[in-house]
Amino acid sequence: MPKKKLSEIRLGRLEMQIMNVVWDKGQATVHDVKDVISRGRKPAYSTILTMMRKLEAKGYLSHDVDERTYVYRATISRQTVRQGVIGDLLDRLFEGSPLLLLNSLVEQNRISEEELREIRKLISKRRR
Amino acid sequence: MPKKKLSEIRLGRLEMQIMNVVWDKGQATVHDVKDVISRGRKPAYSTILTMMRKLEAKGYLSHDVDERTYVYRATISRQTVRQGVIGDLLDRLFEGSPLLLLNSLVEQNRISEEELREIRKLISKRRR
DNA sequence: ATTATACTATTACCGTGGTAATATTACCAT
DNA sequence: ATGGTAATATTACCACGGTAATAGTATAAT
Repeated sequence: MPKKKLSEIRLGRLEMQIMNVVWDKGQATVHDVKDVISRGRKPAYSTILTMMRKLEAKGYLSHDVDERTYVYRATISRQTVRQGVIGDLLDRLFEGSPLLLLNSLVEQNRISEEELREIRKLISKRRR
Repeated sequence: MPKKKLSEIRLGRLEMQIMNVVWDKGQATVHDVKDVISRGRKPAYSTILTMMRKLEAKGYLSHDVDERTYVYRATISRQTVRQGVIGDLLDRLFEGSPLLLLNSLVEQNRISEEELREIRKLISKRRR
């Protein structure tokens, strides 16, 4: 089930929402997820249950049983998913060039000068 | 059909490949697309035809007829699609924060100092 | 006229994300 | 023991990206 090529990690909207809850809380039951996700469109309990089972089948979640309630944990990190999804995006739409992506970000005025400065620091730190 | 909310623009792998060819060439026939895409996995002619028809049905392509051959043109720009997809990605996985996305890009060592400097210039230019 | 050709149109299928009703199971209270 | 409660399991759809074989159609070649 695991051993994905990173750029093959692809999750739908609801799948992402679910993973985000599990990542944020460290672990979560179906009800936990349902409560958080209910801000917005509210999928039925059984919908979330189904999706979490599918996520487990895909190897992104696992569960322990606590008093006959399933407590799910992520088996893949947010970082890993982010990397995979960025890689995929780069391949598909930006000729594999992070610079082009960055450029688009800037063109949309989504990144300010100050933010860029922060990132500069981050890079300098990282290079050492 | 058009009037999408930008962040609702979602295209699959093959759809993206097709759009990329049309964007690159300005206009393209099914054969044009097939020839270019054949670098890699090679979908059948009829597969590409079907997808292009679907893209047209969705309002992303239109066609003129030249000697009974369909010549397709994009009705949506690469920029627009990029913006939509970035917005979607930001929403789904980066708490809507471009900085977090940028940060991930850096953590993957995908962006060098030089590249960052180029972007800095771009921003300065843009701010005026 | 007849056939080859080169296109588009039709049709059908699969996988998967998403949706949810309903069935099952097991504990708990009375 | 019996019925309510609260969880998971089963089952069944739909939409859509992707895949492609095959049918239809119109021009070109002989």
